[in-house]
Amino acid sequence: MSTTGSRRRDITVADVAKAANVSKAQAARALGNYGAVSDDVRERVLAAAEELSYRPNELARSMNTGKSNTIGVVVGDIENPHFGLAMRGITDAAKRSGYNVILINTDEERAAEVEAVRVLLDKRVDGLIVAPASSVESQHLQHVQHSGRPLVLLDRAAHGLDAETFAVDMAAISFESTKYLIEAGHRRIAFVSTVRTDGPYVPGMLLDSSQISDRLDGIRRAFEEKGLTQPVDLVRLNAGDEESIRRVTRDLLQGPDAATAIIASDGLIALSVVEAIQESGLSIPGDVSLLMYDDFPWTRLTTPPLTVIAQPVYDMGKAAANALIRQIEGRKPAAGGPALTASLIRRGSVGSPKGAKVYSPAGG
Amino acid sequence: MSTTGSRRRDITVADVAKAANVSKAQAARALGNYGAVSDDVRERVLAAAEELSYRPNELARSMNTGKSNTIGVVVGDIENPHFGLAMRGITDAAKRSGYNVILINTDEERAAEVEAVRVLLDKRVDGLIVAPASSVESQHLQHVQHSGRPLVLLDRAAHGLDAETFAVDMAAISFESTKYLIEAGHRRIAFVSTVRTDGPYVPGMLLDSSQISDRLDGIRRAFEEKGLTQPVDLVRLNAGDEESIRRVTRDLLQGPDAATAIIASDGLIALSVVEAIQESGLSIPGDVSLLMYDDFPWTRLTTPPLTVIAQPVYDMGKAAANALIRQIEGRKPAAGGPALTASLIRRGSVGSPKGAKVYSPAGG
DNA sequence: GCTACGATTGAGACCGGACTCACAGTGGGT
DNA sequence: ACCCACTGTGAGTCCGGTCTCAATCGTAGC
Repeated sequence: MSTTGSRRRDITVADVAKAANVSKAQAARALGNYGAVSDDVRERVLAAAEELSYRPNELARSMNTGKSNTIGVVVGDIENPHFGLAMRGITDAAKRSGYNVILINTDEERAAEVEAVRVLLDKRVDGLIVAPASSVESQHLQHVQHSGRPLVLLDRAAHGLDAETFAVDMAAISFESTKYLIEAGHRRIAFVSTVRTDGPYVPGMLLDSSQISDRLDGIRRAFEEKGLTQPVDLVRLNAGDEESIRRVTRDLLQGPDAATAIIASDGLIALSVVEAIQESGLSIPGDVSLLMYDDFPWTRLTTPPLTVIAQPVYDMGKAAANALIRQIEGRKPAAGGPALTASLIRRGSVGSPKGAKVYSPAGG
Repeated sequence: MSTTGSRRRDITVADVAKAANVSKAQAARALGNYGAVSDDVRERVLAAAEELSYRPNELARSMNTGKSNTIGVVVGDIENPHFGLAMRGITDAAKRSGYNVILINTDEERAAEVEAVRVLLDKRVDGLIVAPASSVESQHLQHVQHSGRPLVLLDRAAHGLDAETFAVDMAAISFESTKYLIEAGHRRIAFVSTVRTDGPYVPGMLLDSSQISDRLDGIRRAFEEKGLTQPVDLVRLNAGDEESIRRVTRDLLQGPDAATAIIASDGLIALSVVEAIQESGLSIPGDVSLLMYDDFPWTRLTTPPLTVIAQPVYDMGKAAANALIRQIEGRKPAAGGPALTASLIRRGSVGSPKGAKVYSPAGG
């Protein structure tokens, strides 16, 4: 069973070399499987390594190969199933290519993201996958590119940054699903998101999240196509915590101009919106229709099952990791991987507003 | 503004030293903030570092300090919200203490876990947090301890391994909640889990997951305390994918001896169980009662809301990371952190079986 | 029998920091 | 004026691998 017990110092090539009675260089060659080594030496070295249970120090190896076989991933919050799934896609792809993954959460705070990127760069990761908290301020990401290390964006784009981006096409699906709501008779369509802004929503305002911008854009275009105008008073951003989402929801449902449909920007929001609706004694879709982003399994279980926008999140993560690794290894970018398109899954949470007429081209 | 454009080679202390006109040693001291350095030198060095936008190579630093400030986390599947939440606890705690986290999924396969541990050890992580796929075979974990690196277990225990373990006390809550079901009149209580076994369940059989063992143990003791015997024919393991869970569920609900209550071992299982119940045209809790592990937010949204066993998963992750870091830094283990106890949250999915009498001590 | 070329081999440089050690300069104590 | 403690400083080693380079060896070719 060889030596037992905890040892303080790790076994190194030098130790193995000594045990096998060869030079350090030869031992390294035999262990690293490079250069010319005679069968005799190779056997002795491998035997000695086995005996001493030698394990290479990847840190040292990385030091002079300049490759750490590690990629850094920066996301808002791994607890969010959306990122959990993307992360799974990333780690699966990374593992297949022999890479490890260091994960850092930012809570969608730019300062944390800047710091995260700095730390990962200092750790000499081979590349970075970032879901940028802000699509607007991206000096720190430009800095990554300056440093010469590959960078790939996940889930959101960043303006003025020439980086491969893997995000689901939001404008198209938002356009399509808003049309769906309008055709069901809805005019008062609300949109609730956690994205932070300085003031209330104004059309065309610059948002931190390209995703949300695209979604709002899609909504607006859908209204326009129908010859209508989007009710911008129903766009509610800054819905941070559960309580504020419930408050916003109650507010949206009040008065003569109440919303008849609500689009929840993600699963967490939908959760609180549904609860607020139930507490108000209203029913879905009888009194209000609901549409949410992300097709989580549990959306099939609610009463009614929720109509959702399914996003290929796992594939997105996987594609991002593969693209990054391709860049790292200097191979040419793959000819357009899978298009990341979302799809509307019609279940039971969208109906026609009370006393609504069917779609009328000039309606209002 | 300094130099622009991508550079191939990173700036090193030597470069900074040259630019500041001091020796490498002095530059290193000024940058590393150790040893004696005159104000004059410090200023020149820091200015030069700034100018060249010098960043330390953490790899090199790790090499001769022997510390990587990185911990390795090995879990079954980060896509599972249970681990997602635990992971968040871990990363939060790690970040606070200045550690980074490398994540590896195993899909609950031992071979993958062995490999994961090996890789992390090679990467010289400062410590490991592992949710062992098997509580029985743990040579690879003993090997970690042999290597002298701290190891902490998450979510499950491992027999014959002297490692700090952070897992929720399952035996107690399982006992308590089974009593709750029995007192509601249930006798035919089923338990569905994905844990893999070679054959059908036999009381006392060795399971890979200490968690599941503990839960079954709690169930058995609850029955015994009531002077009853647990219906072991209703314990269904190996419920891997959605389809097999539905099949098992349909089977459990058939015949004169059908189950009147089902305990789902996790959220994924509950999902398919509920769907199978609904498809069978049965209602919860009218026809069958349901109890599931983990209090995910969406369990409040189903009809009826689900009665669940809430586990402090975030705290578990956080405590595990903190304990690991404490070990890494050689500090004495904290005097018993938060007790990780689960609690039964009674919502609407548990009722009395049809035509059931209330609890009768000798009943059957 | 002699040369040439490929296979082997060992010494040592190197990656980029941290740290040891010897030595110079300074000021206090006496 | 003399010794000593202490701050500053630079040369150089070390961590644990990879890799270059020159030397050695064996033998195939002539």
